[in-house]
Amino acid sequence: MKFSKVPEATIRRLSAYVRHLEVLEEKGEVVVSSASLAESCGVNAAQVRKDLAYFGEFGIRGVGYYIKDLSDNIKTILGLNREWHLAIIGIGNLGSSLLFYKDFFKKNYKIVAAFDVDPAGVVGRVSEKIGKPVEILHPEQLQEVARDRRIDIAIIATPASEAQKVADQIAQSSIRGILNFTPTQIQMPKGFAVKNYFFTTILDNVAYLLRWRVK
Amino acid sequence: MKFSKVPEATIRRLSAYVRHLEVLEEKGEVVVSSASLAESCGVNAAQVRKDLAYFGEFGIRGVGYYIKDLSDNIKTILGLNREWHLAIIGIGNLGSSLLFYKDFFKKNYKIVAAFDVDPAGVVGRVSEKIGKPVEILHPEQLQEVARDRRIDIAIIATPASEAQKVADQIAQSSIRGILNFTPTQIQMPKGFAVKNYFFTTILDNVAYLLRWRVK
DNA sequence: CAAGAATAGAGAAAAGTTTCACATTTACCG
DNA sequence: CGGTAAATGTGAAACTTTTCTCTATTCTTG
Repeated sequence: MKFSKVPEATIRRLSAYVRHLEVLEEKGEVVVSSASLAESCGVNAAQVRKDLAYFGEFGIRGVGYYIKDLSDNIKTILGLNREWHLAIIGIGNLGSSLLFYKDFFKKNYKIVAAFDVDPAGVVGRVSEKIGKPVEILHPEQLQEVARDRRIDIAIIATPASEAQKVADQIAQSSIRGILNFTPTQIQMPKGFAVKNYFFTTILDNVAYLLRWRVK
Repeated sequence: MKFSKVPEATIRRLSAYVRHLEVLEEKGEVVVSSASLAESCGVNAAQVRKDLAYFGEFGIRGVGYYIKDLSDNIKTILGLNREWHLAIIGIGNLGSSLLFYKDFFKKNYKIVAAFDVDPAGVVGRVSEKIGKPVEILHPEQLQEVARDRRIDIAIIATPASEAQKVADQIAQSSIRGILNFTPTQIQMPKGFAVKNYFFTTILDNVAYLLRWRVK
Protein backbone atom coordinates (compact mmCIF):
# COMPACT_ATOMS: atom_id res chain seq x y z
CA MET A 1 0.00 0.00 0.00
CA LYS A 2 1.25 3.44 -0.70
CA PHE A 3 -1.75 5.74 -0.41
CA SER A 4 0.04 8.13 -2.71
CA LYS A 5 -3.14 9.64 -4.09
CA VAL A 6 -4.66 10.56 -0.77
CA PRO A 7 -5.07 14.34 -0.49
CA GLU A 8 -3.16 15.97 2.32
CA ALA A 9 -6.38 17.65 3.34
CA THR A 10 -7.74 14.20 4.05
CA ILE A 11 -4.81 13.50 6.34
CA ARG A 12 -5.41 16.70 8.25
CA ARG A 13 -9.07 15.84 8.64
CA LEU A 14 -8.22 12.36 9.87
CA SER A 15 -6.31 13.98 12.72
CA ALA A 16 -9.40 15.96 13.57
CA TYR A 17 -11.63 12.91 13.39
CA VAL A 18 -9.42 10.89 15.68
CA ARG A 19 -9.33 13.68 18.18
CA HIS A 20 -13.09 13.96 18.22
CA LEU A 21 -13.48 10.20 18.41
CA GLU A 22 -11.37 10.24 21.55
CA VAL A 23 -13.70 12.79 23.08
CA LEU A 24 -16.72 10.64 22.19
CA GLU A 25 -15.03 7.55 23.56
CA GLU A 26 -14.41 9.30 26.86
CA LYS A 27 -18.07 10.20 27.01
CA GLY A 28 -18.85 6.50 26.69
CA GLU A 29 -20.36 6.72 23.22
CA VAL A 30 -20.08 3.58 21.14
CA VAL A 31 -21.25 4.40 17.63
CA VAL A 32 -21.10 7.55 15.53
CA SER A 33 -22.54 8.41 12.13
CA SER A 34 -20.64 10.17 9.38
CA ALA A 35 -23.16 12.98 9.64
CA SER A 36 -22.54 13.54 13.32
CA LEU A 37 -18.77 13.25 13.06
CA ALA A 38 -18.85 15.60 10.10
CA GLU A 39 -20.83 18.22 11.96
CA SER A 40 -18.51 18.12 14.94
CA CYS A 41 -15.50 18.56 12.72
CA GLY A 42 -17.06 21.19 10.51
CA VAL A 43 -17.10 19.22 7.28
CA ASN A 44 -19.55 17.52 4.94
CA ALA A 45 -20.75 14.00 5.74
CA ALA A 46 -19.86 12.68 2.30
CA GLN A 47 -16.41 14.07 2.88
CA VAL A 48 -15.96 11.99 6.00
CA ARG A 49 -17.00 8.85 4.15
CA LYS A 50 -14.74 9.63 1.19
CA ASP A 51 -11.80 10.31 3.47
CA LEU A 52 -12.22 6.95 5.13
CA ALA A 53 -12.88 5.17 1.83
CA TYR A 54 -9.30 5.86 0.76
CA PHE A 55 -8.18 3.39 3.37
CA GLY A 56 -10.91 0.78 3.57
CA GLU A 57 -14.43 0.14 4.80
CA PHE A 58 -14.75 0.91 8.45
CA GLY A 59 -18.49 1.47 8.85
CA ILE A 60 -21.64 -0.56 8.88
CA ARG A 61 -24.49 0.52 6.64
CA GLY A 62 -27.56 1.56 8.49
CA VAL A 63 -25.53 1.78 11.69
CA GLY A 64 -22.50 4.01 11.53
CA TYR A 65 -18.95 3.57 12.78
CA TYR A 66 -17.88 1.84 15.96
CA ILE A 67 -15.92 4.55 17.68
CA LYS A 68 -13.16 2.50 19.25
CA ASP A 69 -12.65 0.53 16.09
CA LEU A 70 -12.58 3.56 13.81
CA SER A 71 -10.28 5.43 16.15
CA ASP A 72 -7.82 2.54 16.22
CA ASN A 73 -7.93 2.25 12.46
CA ILE A 74 -7.24 5.92 11.88
CA LYS A 75 -4.41 5.86 14.38
CA THR A 76 -2.82 3.01 12.49
CA ILE A 77 -3.25 4.86 9.21
CA LEU A 78 -1.64 8.00 10.58
CA GLY A 79 1.11 6.12 12.34
CA LEU A 80 0.01 7.34 15.74
CA ASN A 81 0.35 3.89 17.25
CA ARG A 82 4.10 4.17 17.41
CA GLU A 83 6.47 6.56 19.12
CA TRP A 84 8.15 9.27 17.04
CA HIS A 85 11.41 10.82 18.17
CA LEU A 86 11.68 14.56 17.84
CA ALA A 87 14.61 16.95 17.99
CA ILE A 88 14.28 20.66 18.49
CA ILE A 89 16.85 22.74 16.69
CA GLY A 90 17.24 26.29 17.85
CA ILE A 91 16.55 26.89 21.53
CA GLY A 92 15.51 30.51 21.49
CA ASN A 93 12.14 31.75 22.62
CA LEU A 94 10.12 29.38 20.54
CA GLY A 95 12.38 26.36 20.91
CA SER A 96 12.56 26.62 24.66
CA SER A 97 8.78 26.94 24.86
CA LEU A 98 8.45 23.70 22.99
CA LEU A 99 11.00 22.11 25.26
CA PHE A 100 9.41 23.56 28.34
CA TYR A 101 5.85 22.80 27.47
CA LYS A 102 6.14 19.17 26.62
CA ASP A 103 2.41 18.74 26.85
CA PHE A 104 2.14 20.53 23.53
CA PHE A 105 2.95 17.07 22.28
CA LYS A 106 0.77 14.03 22.40
CA LYS A 107 2.28 11.07 24.13
CA ASN A 108 3.44 9.37 20.97
CA TYR A 109 5.80 12.23 20.24
CA LYS A 110 8.93 12.35 22.36
CA ILE A 111 11.61 14.99 22.38
CA VAL A 112 14.91 13.15 22.45
CA ALA A 113 17.36 15.96 21.72
CA ALA A 114 17.78 19.74 21.64
CA PHE A 115 20.34 21.64 19.61
CA ASP A 116 21.64 25.19 19.60
CA VAL A 117 24.74 26.86 18.24
CA ASP A 118 25.36 28.31 21.68
CA PRO A 119 24.82 25.34 23.99
CA ALA A 120 26.64 26.87 26.92
CA GLY A 121 24.71 30.10 26.79
CA VAL A 122 21.42 28.36 26.46
CA VAL A 123 21.77 25.56 29.00
CA GLY A 124 21.65 27.76 32.05
CA ARG A 125 18.71 29.85 30.95
CA VAL A 126 16.63 26.90 29.92
CA SER A 127 17.51 24.65 32.83
CA GLU A 128 16.49 27.38 35.20
CA LYS A 129 13.22 27.88 33.43
CA ILE A 130 12.40 24.19 33.25
CA GLY A 131 13.61 23.62 36.76
CA LYS A 132 15.83 20.72 35.87
CA PRO A 133 19.03 20.28 33.95
CA VAL A 134 18.72 20.14 30.20
CA GLU A 135 21.24 18.90 27.71
CA ILE A 136 21.73 21.20 24.74
CA LEU A 137 23.91 19.92 21.94
CA HIS A 138 25.77 21.68 19.19
CA PRO A 139 24.33 21.21 15.68
CA GLU A 140 27.66 19.73 14.61
CA GLN A 141 26.63 16.66 16.55
CA LEU A 142 23.38 16.35 14.65
CA GLN A 143 24.33 13.48 12.38
CA GLU A 144 25.78 11.37 15.13
CA VAL A 145 23.00 12.03 17.62
CA ALA A 146 20.29 11.57 15.00
CA ARG A 147 21.52 8.07 14.36
CA ASP A 148 22.09 7.16 18.00
CA ARG A 149 18.78 8.45 19.26
CA ARG A 150 16.84 7.52 16.15
CA ILE A 151 15.47 11.00 15.57
CA ASP A 152 12.54 10.88 13.14
CA ILE A 153 11.49 14.48 12.93
CA ALA A 154 13.43 17.71 13.35
CA ILE A 155 11.63 20.81 14.49
CA ILE A 156 13.37 23.89 13.15
CA ALA A 157 12.93 26.76 15.57
CA THR A 158 15.97 28.85 14.70
CA PRO A 159 15.89 32.36 13.32
CA ALA A 160 14.70 32.34 9.73
CA SER A 161 18.14 33.24 8.46
CA GLU A 162 19.56 29.99 9.83
CA ALA A 163 16.83 27.68 8.60
CA GLN A 164 18.42 26.66 5.31
CA LYS A 165 21.74 25.96 7.00
CA VAL A 166 20.00 23.67 9.46
CA ALA A 167 18.03 22.07 6.65
CA ASP A 168 21.25 21.26 4.83
CA GLN A 169 22.58 19.54 7.91
CA ILE A 170 19.39 17.57 8.30
CA ALA A 171 19.70 16.50 4.68
CA GLN A 172 23.06 14.94 5.58
CA SER A 173 21.63 13.06 8.54
CA SER A 174 19.33 10.10 8.98
CA ILE A 175 16.37 12.36 9.77
CA ARG A 176 13.67 12.40 7.10
CA GLY A 177 10.90 14.54 8.59
CA ILE A 178 10.89 18.26 9.24
CA LEU A 179 8.47 20.61 10.90
CA ASN A 180 9.63 24.09 9.98
CA PHE A 181 8.57 26.86 12.35
CA THR A 182 10.47 29.58 10.53
CA PRO A 183 8.88 31.84 7.95
CA THR A 184 11.11 30.60 5.15
CA GLN A 185 10.65 27.96 2.53
CA ILE A 186 13.52 25.54 2.94
CA GLN A 187 14.90 23.68 -0.05
CA MET A 188 15.36 19.95 0.44
CA PRO A 189 16.25 17.06 -1.85
CA LYS A 190 13.55 14.53 -2.71
CA GLY A 191 12.59 12.03 -0.09
CA PHE A 192 11.93 14.32 2.84
CA ALA A 193 8.64 15.05 4.55
CA VAL A 194 8.56 18.77 5.20
CA LYS A 195 5.73 20.83 6.61
CA ASN A 196 5.78 24.50 7.44
CA TYR A 197 3.98 25.78 10.43
CA PHE A 198 4.29 29.47 10.63
CA PHE A 199 1.99 31.12 12.94
CA THR A 200 1.67 34.61 11.57
CA THR A 201 0.74 33.19 8.18
CA ILE A 202 -2.47 32.02 9.77
CA LEU A 203 -2.86 35.26 11.65
CA ASP A 204 -2.44 37.11 8.35
CA ASN A 205 -5.16 34.89 6.99
CA VAL A 206 -7.57 35.84 9.77
CA ALA A 207 -6.72 39.49 9.23
CA TYR A 208 -7.45 39.17 5.53
CA LEU A 209 -10.78 37.53 6.19
CA LEU A 210 -11.70 40.29 8.62
CA ARG A 211 -10.68 42.88 6.10
CA TRP A 212 -12.64 41.55 3.14
CA ARG A 213 -15.05 38.81 4.00
CA VAL A 214 -16.65 39.55 7.30
CA LYS A 215 -19.63 41.87 7.33
CA MET B 1 -14.24 45.06 -3.99
CA LYS B 2 -14.89 41.92 -2.10
CA PHE B 3 -12.42 39.36 -3.39
CA SER B 4 -14.82 36.69 -2.32
CA LYS B 5 -13.67 34.18 -4.90
CA VAL B 6 -10.02 34.29 -3.98
CA PRO B 7 -8.84 30.90 -2.71
CA GLU B 8 -7.57 30.82 0.82
CA ALA B 9 -4.47 29.08 -0.46
CA THR B 10 -3.75 32.23 -2.42
CA ILE B 11 -3.92 34.27 0.74
CA ARG B 12 -1.52 31.97 2.50
CA ARG B 13 0.88 32.20 -0.40
CA LEU B 14 0.65 35.98 -0.41
CA SER B 15 1.95 35.94 3.16
CA ALA B 16 4.89 33.87 1.99
CA TYR B 17 5.55 36.17 -0.94
CA VAL B 18 5.55 39.27 1.17
CA ARG B 19 7.93 37.70 3.63
CA HIS B 20 10.32 36.76 0.89
CA LEU B 21 10.03 40.17 -0.72
CA GLU B 22 11.13 41.70 2.56
CA VAL B 23 14.23 39.53 2.53
CA LEU B 24 15.01 40.58 -1.03
CA GLU B 25 14.44 44.22 -0.18
CA GLU B 26 16.90 43.99 2.68
CA LYS B 27 19.44 42.54 0.31
CA GLY B 28 18.98 45.62 -1.85
CA GLU B 29 17.31 43.84 -4.75
CA VAL B 30 14.95 45.96 -6.80
CA VAL B 31 13.15 43.70 -9.25
CA VAL B 32 12.05 40.08 -9.05
CA SER B 33 10.50 37.74 -11.59
CA SER B 34 7.56 35.48 -10.91
CA ALA B 35 9.86 32.54 -11.68
CA SER B 36 12.39 33.52 -9.06
CA LEU B 37 9.80 34.41 -6.43
CA ALA B 38 8.03 31.15 -7.16
CA GLU B 39 11.14 29.09 -6.72
CA SER B 40 11.96 30.72 -3.41
CA CYS B 41 8.49 30.06 -2.13
CA GLY B 42 8.26 26.55 -3.50
CA VAL B 43 5.44 27.13 -5.97
CA ASN B 44 4.85 27.36 -9.70
CA ALA B 45 5.56 30.63 -11.53
CA ALA B 46 2.14 30.72 -13.16
CA GLN B 47 0.71 30.30 -9.69
CA VAL B 48 2.41 33.46 -8.50
CA ARG B 49 1.05 35.40 -11.44
CA LYS B 50 -2.45 33.99 -10.98
CA ASP B 51 -2.40 34.77 -7.27
CA LEU B 52 -1.51 38.38 -7.99
CA ALA B 53 -3.95 38.63 -10.89
CA TYR B 54 -6.86 38.26 -8.46
CA PHE B 55 -6.01 41.70 -7.17
CA GLY B 56 -4.67 43.64 -10.14
CA GLU B 57 -1.66 44.01 -12.38
CA PHE B 58 1.47 44.64 -10.42
CA GLY B 59 4.18 43.57 -12.84
CA ILE B 60 5.78 44.86 -16.00
CA ARG B 61 6.00 42.53 -18.95
CA GLY B 62 9.50 41.67 -19.95
CA VAL B 63 10.74 43.03 -16.64
CA GLY B 64 9.18 41.53 -13.56
CA TYR B 65 7.87 43.08 -10.36
CA TYR B 66 9.33 46.02 -8.51
CA ILE B 67 9.93 44.56 -5.08
CA LYS B 68 9.03 47.53 -2.93
CA ASP B 69 5.92 48.23 -4.94
CA LEU B 70 4.72 44.64 -4.96
CA SER B 71 5.43 44.25 -1.27
CA ASP B 72 3.40 47.35 -0.44
CA ASN B 73 0.56 46.20 -2.63
CA ILE B 74 0.38 42.77 -1.03
CA LYS B 75 0.52 44.30 2.43
CA THR B 76 -2.43 46.46 1.57
CA ILE B 77 -4.32 43.48 0.21
CA LEU B 78 -3.68 41.44 3.33
CA GLY B 79 -4.41 44.32 5.65
CA LEU B 80 -0.89 44.28 7.06
CA ASN B 81 -0.59 48.03 6.80
CA ARG B 82 -2.74 48.54 9.84
CA GLU B 83 -2.46 47.47 13.44
CA TRP B 84 -4.55 44.56 14.65
CA HIS B 85 -5.42 44.20 18.32
CA LEU B 86 -5.14 40.72 19.77
CA ALA B 87 -6.38 39.16 22.97
CA ILE B 88 -5.11 35.91 24.37
CA ILE B 89 -7.67 33.84 26.17
CA GLY B 90 -6.37 31.13 28.45
CA ILE B 91 -3.02 31.83 30.06
CA GLY B 92 -1.75 28.32 30.60
CA ASN B 93 1.43 27.00 29.11
CA LEU B 94 0.67 27.98 25.58
CA GLY B 95 -1.01 31.28 26.35
CA SER B 96 1.79 32.51 28.57
CA SER B 97 4.32 31.57 25.89
CA LEU B 98 2.49 33.74 23.45
CA LEU B 99 2.36 36.53 26.00
CA PHE B 100 5.97 36.08 26.95
CA TYR B 101 7.36 35.76 23.46
CA LYS B 102 5.85 38.79 21.89
CA ASP B 103 8.25 38.58 19.01
CA PHE B 104 6.24 35.67 17.71
CA PHE B 105 4.13 38.48 16.40
CA LYS B 106 5.01 40.87 13.65
CA LYS B 107 4.81 44.48 14.61
CA ASN B 108 1.37 45.05 13.17
CA TYR B 109 -0.12 42.64 15.67
CA LYS B 110 -0.40 43.89 19.20
CA ILE B 111 -1.55 42.01 22.26
CA VAL B 112 -3.87 44.31 24.14
CA ALA B 113 -5.41 41.96 26.68
CA ALA B 114 -5.03 38.59 28.38
CA PHE B 115 -7.80 36.57 29.97
CA ASP B 116 -7.95 33.60 32.29
CA VAL B 117 -10.59 32.14 34.57
CA ASP B 118 -8.08 32.21 37.40
CA PRO B 119 -6.53 35.67 37.09
CA ALA B 120 -5.12 35.71 40.60
CA GLY B 121 -3.47 32.33 40.23
CA VAL B 122 -2.00 33.21 36.91
CA VAL B 123 -0.80 36.75 37.47
CA GLY B 124 2.06 35.85 39.79
CA ARG B 125 3.38 33.02 37.74
CA VAL B 126 3.34 34.93 34.50
CA SER B 127 4.62 38.22 35.86
CA GLU B 128 7.57 36.43 37.36
CA LYS B 129 8.33 34.71 34.10
CA ILE B 130 8.01 37.84 32.02
CA GLY B 131 9.84 39.88 34.58
CA LYS B 132 7.26 42.59 34.71
CA PRO B 133 3.72 42.88 36.00
CA VAL B 134 0.99 41.58 33.74
CA GLU B 135 -2.69 42.26 33.89
CA ILE B 136 -4.81 39.15 33.56
CA LEU B 137 -8.54 39.69 33.28
CA HIS B 138 -11.47 37.41 33.93
CA PRO B 139 -13.35 36.26 30.80
CA GLU B 140 -16.49 37.82 32.24
CA GLN B 141 -14.98 41.14 31.31
CA LEU B 142 -14.46 40.09 27.71
CA GLN B 143 -17.32 42.04 26.17
CA GLU B 144 -16.51 45.25 27.93
CA VAL B 145 -12.77 45.07 27.37
CA ALA B 146 -13.18 44.00 23.74
CA ARG B 147 -15.09 47.17 23.04
CA ASP B 148 -12.82 49.47 25.05
CA ARG B 149 -9.57 48.16 23.64
CA ARG B 150 -10.92 47.45 20.17
CA ILE B 151 -9.87 43.82 20.14
CA ASP B 152 -9.96 42.48 16.59
CA ILE B 153 -8.80 38.92 17.02
CA ALA B 154 -9.06 36.52 19.95
CA ILE B 155 -6.50 33.78 20.32
CA ILE B 156 -8.03 30.82 22.10
CA ALA B 157 -5.38 29.03 24.11
CA THR B 158 -7.53 27.41 26.77
CA PRO B 159 -7.87 23.67 27.32
CA ALA B 160 -9.88 22.12 24.50
CA SER B 161 -12.80 21.48 26.80
CA GLU B 162 -13.25 25.21 27.38
CA ALA B 163 -12.92 26.33 23.77
CA GLN B 164 -16.61 26.33 22.88
CA LYS B 165 -17.50 28.21 26.05
CA VAL B 166 -15.00 30.90 25.15
CA ALA B 167 -16.22 30.93 21.56
CA ASP B 168 -19.75 31.57 22.77
CA GLN B 169 -18.55 34.55 24.75
CA ILE B 170 -16.64 35.89 21.78
CA ALA B 171 -19.80 35.55 19.71
CA GLN B 172 -21.47 37.94 22.17
CA SER B 173 -18.67 40.48 21.93
CA SER B 174 -17.47 42.90 19.28
CA ILE B 175 -14.63 40.58 18.27
CA ARG B 176 -14.99 39.02 14.82
CA GLY B 177 -11.74 37.13 14.31
CA ILE B 178 -10.53 33.98 16.05
CA LEU B 179 -7.33 32.04 15.94
CA ASN B 180 -8.09 28.77 17.67
CA PHE B 181 -5.12 26.94 19.13
CA THR B 182 -7.17 24.15 20.67
CA PRO B 183 -7.73 20.83 18.93
CA THR B 184 -11.48 21.31 18.70
CA GLN B 185 -13.69 22.64 15.99
CA ILE B 186 -15.60 25.53 17.49
CA GLN B 187 -19.10 26.36 16.27
CA MET B 188 -19.72 30.00 15.46
CA PRO B 189 -22.54 31.93 13.85
CA LYS B 190 -22.00 33.38 10.38
CA GLY B 191 -19.88 36.46 10.07
CA PHE B 192 -16.80 35.36 11.99
CA ALA B 193 -13.33 34.74 10.65
CA VAL B 194 -12.09 31.58 12.33
CA LYS B 195 -8.87 29.71 11.68
CA ASN B 196 -7.56 26.72 13.55
CA TYR B 197 -3.91 26.33 14.28
CA PHE B 198 -3.25 23.09 15.98
CA PHE B 199 0.24 22.05 16.10
CA THR B 200 0.04 18.30 16.44
CA THR B 201 -2.23 18.14 13.40
CA ILE B 202 0.77 19.19 11.34
CA LEU B 203 3.04 16.89 13.27
CA ASP B 204 0.61 14.04 12.55
CA ASN B 205 0.84 15.04 8.91
CA VAL B 206 4.62 14.77 8.90
CA ALA B 207 4.37 11.41 10.65
CA TYR B 208 1.93 10.18 8.02
CA LEU B 209 4.20 11.30 5.20
CA LEU B 210 7.14 9.54 6.81
CA ARG B 211 5.08 6.43 7.25
CA TRP B 212 3.77 6.15 3.70
CA ARG B 213 5.41 8.50 1.28
CA VAL B 214 9.06 8.78 2.08
CA LYS B 215 11.42 6.13 0.73
C1' DC C 1 -41.58 -11.17 10.11
C1' DA C 2 -42.42 -7.12 7.25
C1' DA C 3 -42.06 -2.27 6.70
C1' DG C 4 -39.77 1.81 7.52
C1' DA C 5 -35.97 4.54 9.07
C1' DA C 6 -31.12 5.28 9.26
C1' DT C 7 -26.77 5.14 7.28
C1' DA C 8 -22.44 3.64 4.69
C1' DG C 9 -20.36 3.16 0.11
C1' DA C 10 -19.58 4.59 -4.50
C1' DG C 11 -20.11 6.52 -9.09
C1' DA C 12 -21.07 10.81 -11.23
C1' DA C 13 -21.35 15.58 -11.28
C1' DA C 14 -19.88 19.92 -9.75
C1' DA C 15 -16.72 23.04 -8.05
C1' DG C 16 -12.31 24.62 -7.26
C1' DT C 17 -7.30 24.99 -8.11
C1' DT C 18 -3.15 24.56 -10.62
C1' DT C 19 -0.55 24.36 -14.70
C1' DC C 20 0.20 25.12 -19.54
C1' DA C 21 0.91 27.75 -23.54
C1' DC C 22 0.98 31.67 -25.98
C1' DA C 23 0.22 36.53 -27.25
C1' DT C 24 2.02 40.82 -25.73
C1' DT C 25 5.14 43.99 -23.74
C1' DT C 26 9.66 45.69 -22.37
C1' DA C 27 14.64 46.09 -22.22
C1' DC C 28 18.94 45.48 -24.20
C1' DC C 29 22.48 44.96 -27.63
C1' DG C 30 24.75 45.28 -31.87
C1' DC D 1 16.60 51.09 -35.08
C1' DG D 2 15.44 46.25 -35.56
C1' DG D 3 16.01 41.72 -33.65
C1' DT D 4 16.27 38.88 -29.64
C1' DA D 5 15.61 37.51 -24.98
C1' DA D 6 12.97 37.87 -20.91
C1' DA D 7 8.93 38.10 -18.54
C1' DT D 8 3.86 39.24 -17.51
C1' DG D 9 -1.11 38.40 -18.05
C1' DT D 10 -4.63 35.31 -19.36
C1' DG D 11 -7.79 31.90 -21.48
C1' DA D 12 -8.00 27.11 -21.82
C1' DA D 13 -6.84 22.64 -20.31
C1' DA D 14 -5.71 19.49 -16.86
C1' DC D 15 -6.05 18.02 -12.53
C1' DT D 16 -7.81 17.68 -7.82
C1' DT D 17 -11.18 17.86 -4.33
C1' DT D 18 -15.75 18.21 -2.75
C1' DT D 19 -20.52 17.40 -2.97
C1' DC D 20 -24.57 15.07 -4.66
C1' DT D 21 -27.42 11.24 -5.31
C1' DC D 22 -28.68 6.77 -5.36
C1' DT D 23 -28.23 1.89 -4.01
C1' DA D 24 -27.46 -1.53 -0.65
C1' DT D 25 -27.39 -2.85 4.06
C1' DT D 26 -28.70 -2.95 8.88
C1' DC D 27 -31.52 -2.13 12.80
C1' DT D 28 -35.91 -1.29 15.06
C1' DT D 29 -40.64 -1.43 15.86
C1' DG D 30 -45.20 -3.03 15.53
